[in-house]
Amino acid sequence: MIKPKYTERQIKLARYAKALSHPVRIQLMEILSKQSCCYSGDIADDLPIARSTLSQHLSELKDAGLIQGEFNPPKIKYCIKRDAWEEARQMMKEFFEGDK
Amino acid sequence: MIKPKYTERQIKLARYAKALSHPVRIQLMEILSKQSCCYSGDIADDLPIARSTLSQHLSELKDAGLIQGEFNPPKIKYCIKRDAWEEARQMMKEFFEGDK
DNA sequence: TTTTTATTTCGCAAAAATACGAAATGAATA
DNA sequence: TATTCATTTCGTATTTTTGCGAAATAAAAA
Repeated sequence: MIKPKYTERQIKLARYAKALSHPVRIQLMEILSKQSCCYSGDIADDLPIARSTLSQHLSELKDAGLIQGEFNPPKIKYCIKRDAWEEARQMMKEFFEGDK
Repeated sequence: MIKPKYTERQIKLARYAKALSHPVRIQLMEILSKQSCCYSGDIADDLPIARSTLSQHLSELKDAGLIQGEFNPPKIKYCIKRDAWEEARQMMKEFFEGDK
């Protein structure tokens, strides 16, 4: 029984998928991909979760590399990271199309 | 503070993403999308996990609607569900391209 | 300097995910 | 009928995720 580990690509793709595996994070990325940047507080008003919970979801997306926060006192402006977003899109596309 | 729930689309997309949020499930879908069907045991030999764990991951994909199992005694043949796979592809594409 | 504002971190709890080996299942074969 | 084979389910343990409110932080405004 051979036990190879996963490829870097598989791990990376699973990582991106995990970042998108919660409805609120889908919604966050939809908001950000439309308008590029957003203030955390403005988003919070439209979401059915506590602000501290929102903060955690934003961290999740940040850890996955999909967004970045820019401190713009007293607010924090969150922006999509276009390079990672494009990479995720491309990897997902190839994954679904099977053209490796 | 308005608290709307998520759209059906957001929930569905997150559900598909969750199904793909583990490297072994990425690998499983890659195998299945290439050859359409596969016997569970054949897959197990190439994976770094116990057979019972593989079974759980297959269930996860089945629950998400991405695959189905066909009992072909004494083996079980797993096949990709092309309609759901296509739906996931399309939803993911629209999500990344922002064209709603 | 105190207060206000925006956000995160902390502390906690509940639920879900991941993993394994042992036992159960269900059908074919000896 | 007993055995074998492929796979799942069970029981269990560990880790991760999700969520909240309270407290901490950090900078601007009063």
